[in-house]
Amino acid sequence: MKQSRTHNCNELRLADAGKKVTLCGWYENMRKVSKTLGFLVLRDFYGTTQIVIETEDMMNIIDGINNESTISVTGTVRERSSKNANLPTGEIEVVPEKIEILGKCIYNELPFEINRSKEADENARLKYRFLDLRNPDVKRKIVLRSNVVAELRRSMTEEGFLEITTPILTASSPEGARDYIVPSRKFPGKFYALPQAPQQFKQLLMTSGFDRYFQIAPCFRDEDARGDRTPGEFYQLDMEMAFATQDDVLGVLEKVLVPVFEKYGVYKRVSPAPFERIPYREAMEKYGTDKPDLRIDFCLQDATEVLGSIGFDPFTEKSIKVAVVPGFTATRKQIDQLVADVEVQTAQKTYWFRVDEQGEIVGGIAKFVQPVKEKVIEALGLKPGCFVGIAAGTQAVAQKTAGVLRSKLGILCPDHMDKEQYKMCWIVDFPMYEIGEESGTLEFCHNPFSMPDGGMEILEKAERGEVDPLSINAFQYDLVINGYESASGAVRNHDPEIMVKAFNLVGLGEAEVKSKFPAMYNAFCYGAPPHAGAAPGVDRMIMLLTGEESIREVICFPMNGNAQDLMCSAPSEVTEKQLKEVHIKIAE
RNA sequence: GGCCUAGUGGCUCAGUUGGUUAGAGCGCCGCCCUGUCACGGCGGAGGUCGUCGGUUCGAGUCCGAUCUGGGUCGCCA
Repeated sequence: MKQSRTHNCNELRLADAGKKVTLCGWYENMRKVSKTLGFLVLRDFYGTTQIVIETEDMMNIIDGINNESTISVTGTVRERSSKNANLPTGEIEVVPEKIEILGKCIYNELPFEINRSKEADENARLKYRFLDLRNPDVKRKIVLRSNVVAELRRSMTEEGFLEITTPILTASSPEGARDYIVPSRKFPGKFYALPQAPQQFKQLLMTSGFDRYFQIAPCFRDEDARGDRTPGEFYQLDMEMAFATQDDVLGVLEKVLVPVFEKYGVYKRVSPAPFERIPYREAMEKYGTDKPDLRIDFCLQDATEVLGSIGFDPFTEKSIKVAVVPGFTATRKQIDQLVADVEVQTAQKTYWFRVDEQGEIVGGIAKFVQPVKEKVIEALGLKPGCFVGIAAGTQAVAQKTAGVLRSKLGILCPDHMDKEQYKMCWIVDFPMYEIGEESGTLEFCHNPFSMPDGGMEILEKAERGEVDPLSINAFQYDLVINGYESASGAVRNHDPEIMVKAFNLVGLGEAEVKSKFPAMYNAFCYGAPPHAGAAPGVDRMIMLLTGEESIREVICFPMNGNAQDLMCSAPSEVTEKQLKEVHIKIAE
């Protein structure tokens, strides 16, 4: 490039008319009006500028260049005779004297049209992500992500948190998700693992006396993808505070996150702090999930008593949960689709009936409900026009199924779901223990290193049989935004004696604690501060801020659902030599 | 791994109960057009209908298998 640019493609205005300028960018397209008149759109990171082609010589130069090549244009800024009010640079154009090709695009057909890349096949987009990202709409999400991360860093720093990076090559952890493992060259048969989260390191930092820590931390988990979950790797705003309570952590996150959502979110209404706190058991009862979408204005009700004995076989001896939707307007076809969708997602059947405008029970299982009409209407508070969606099963199954039913009903009934907002809540008081589905014995429900509410005292009571271990809560909390789990955290168990006691209840002891988390256990024996923290998911946060439904849209170079990088062809084979160095033999 | 769903020119899609030469829009190429801005007009190239097998006089269409993508369940302390 002989001449550096004088302006970017979103800079020139009417006041610049007459200036001699040099612009660089991508040759987006050309609107050719005749042999000697054409309008070329030049695009760079900042915007577009129109270059007017008025001579046959210039036209010949442009005719020899494929779209999407990079060029440099030197010429004079001129007021347009026909302006375009929709463009920031729409009042001017550049009359070129010299056009230099900087980087040829050798293909005259692209895998997709740059400005319509979002319509293209996702695999093509992923393979040619560098082209996809030329689309300003696609690029904007990555720019927003960068701005949000900068804002998070700024405000965490302002709150007195230090950003500290922790190792990427670390030890495999026995708990949680499947690890990505990395073979060791120096120690045959041994492996590093990529961290599922910097959990242990940040707790070690607390014992070292770093009062407030944070990190935009990469986390690696070898689990399958979902629409809102990337395979392989993702980022968390990981934070931890010494001598802190649950309230301290929730307070900091509310203070940091609300302004980010207000400033960068596509929806401008944001739950004010403090966010509603919903105990886990209440969430399951009222919403049928531990990540409720509070934008939906109706809850679940228990109908075990009133519907359990109506002689409808699937209800007999079952727990029954219902979602009552007043002013229901969906069609019969939509109801059938809803029931089918819920069944696909939950593998459970759901049932329904309606109360028509005359107050009669109609549709679905109306025949069975009819005989106890008065009782049902009273117990559930039904009014004409109500729809009643029903799930039955064990308590947990009925709740979960009704929860899915509720969220799908919300989408179906715009009157009951004001989507254009961010509704936050904290789910608190998670149970410490549960009965494992496979083992049938007591197990940790979530992170075994959360502090039980009641500390040593309640664990001892449980040990003596004075308290049901299933009733013990952990100081654990999730931030839920519009039905998405957006952060997860806990007050940690920093006391080795309480830790061992907590393990005792599930039939494990000091040896297990020591062997599973040696560094942390050891460190805690040298005077640890009580500490608490959390980790909001960055990718999911950006997804919520942009209103995207696919998490891949907010990641610069995402993998596909099978954890493949189609652009760079990962995973890929390695050479025999590489394998030999790390003492690995591929099984036949 | 289970279930649901899709696969038709470079891209997005249509294609009826199985029936002539598989269509459209965008893109690409050529010609025309002196103020376009999703420029316009005319013409053209480009398809073994994911793959294999089957039913049939005849398959893009029906059946079986298989591959690939998407969704979902399992999984994600």
